[in-house]
Amino acid sequence: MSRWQPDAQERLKRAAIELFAEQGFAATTVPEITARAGLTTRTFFRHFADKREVLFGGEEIPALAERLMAEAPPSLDPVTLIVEGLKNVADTRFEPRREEIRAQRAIIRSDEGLRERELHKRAVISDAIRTGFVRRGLPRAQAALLAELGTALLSVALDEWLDQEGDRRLSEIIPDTLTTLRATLA
Amino acid sequence: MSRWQPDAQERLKRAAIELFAEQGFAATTVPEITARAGLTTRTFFRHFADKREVLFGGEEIPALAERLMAEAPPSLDPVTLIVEGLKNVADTRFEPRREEIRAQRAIIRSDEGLRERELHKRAVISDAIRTGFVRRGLPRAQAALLAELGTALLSVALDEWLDQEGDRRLSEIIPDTLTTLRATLA
DNA sequence: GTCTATATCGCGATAGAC
DNA sequence: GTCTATCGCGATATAGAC
Repeated sequence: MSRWQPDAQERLKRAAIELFAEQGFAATTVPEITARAGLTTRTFFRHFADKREVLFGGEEIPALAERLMAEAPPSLDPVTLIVEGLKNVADTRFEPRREEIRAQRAIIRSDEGLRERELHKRAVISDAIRTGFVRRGLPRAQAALLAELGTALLSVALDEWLDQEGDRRLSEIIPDTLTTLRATLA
Repeated sequence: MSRWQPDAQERLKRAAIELFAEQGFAATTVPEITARAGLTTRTFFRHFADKREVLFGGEEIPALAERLMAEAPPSLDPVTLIVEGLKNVADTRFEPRREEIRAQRAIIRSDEGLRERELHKRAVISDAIRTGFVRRGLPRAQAALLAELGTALLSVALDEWLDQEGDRRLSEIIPDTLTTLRATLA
């Protein structure tokens, strides 16, 4: 090809993140983004459902959750499965990108619409976990509770990890958070 | 009074819910809603920040949570506080309106944007609970965990309540759900 | 209340890949 | 040829500014 540069999606993403950082999310228009990327507005909406989606990764984490849950031995107890799964995600997807994630969180926190989109992403992950537990034979309500537990643990531990003074690993903070929850409930 | 009918907000809400049920949320425009209610588009946006908000109650529940938490005796243990608070909300806000809530949930589930808005509402409640616990002197992470626990319990119990065959009260299902969680974690 | 920006998306055409 | 990504035009709704 040559009439179009190949990686339209990547260029749009880069241009968007640059502009969000420079001017803020709400102050940035889609035409501005596409102008910087050398594309048209229409093309933007073919790649992203809306302006927010450019900031959020695809379905990798729910897909990973689904795979891990399908592959784990059927006898593994649910809470261990969750904690080990979260530690896996922490080490592979979060730990190496701490500053990037921190920067993204700052943009997201600055805008209500972005916060909503983030909650949606979390709900999708929760749903993947819930479905995974239902497939493993757990009753509906218990599966839902475990899914809520998983995303809650990740969310609280993530805040702790990003806001800490020191530099504890996320995969250490997660089991500590579970310990705190257990102590609170006991 | 007489130049305008008094309860504009109520009429808008009714017209909107009717149209959402008839044609779907996305297919319904604000001009259609206001036409049915005999008002102008501008008036709609004076009463509701956006088209979605017409389906969601105001800030009563976060405000109630804040009040309950401020008034509870300082010695009351956090988990009891949450369960009693949820039972209170269940009996006063949910139990009397089961069919209405069920219908609203059907509309909300049919549209992604509405689901996002619902998650946001839940996050606002969670934040109110978290702040309440911080005010009661709990450490940050523990307060966040308890807030997540509270909204998760309510959410799972609510689904159970709406989908059940029988007619158990929501305020009975909530402590049962906590028992399930405790057993799962033990 | 009026005016306006801009997000969003449908349609038909086109260029290159296969 | 068919398929897919892209383009330009234009319509409409939402939402905020004045």
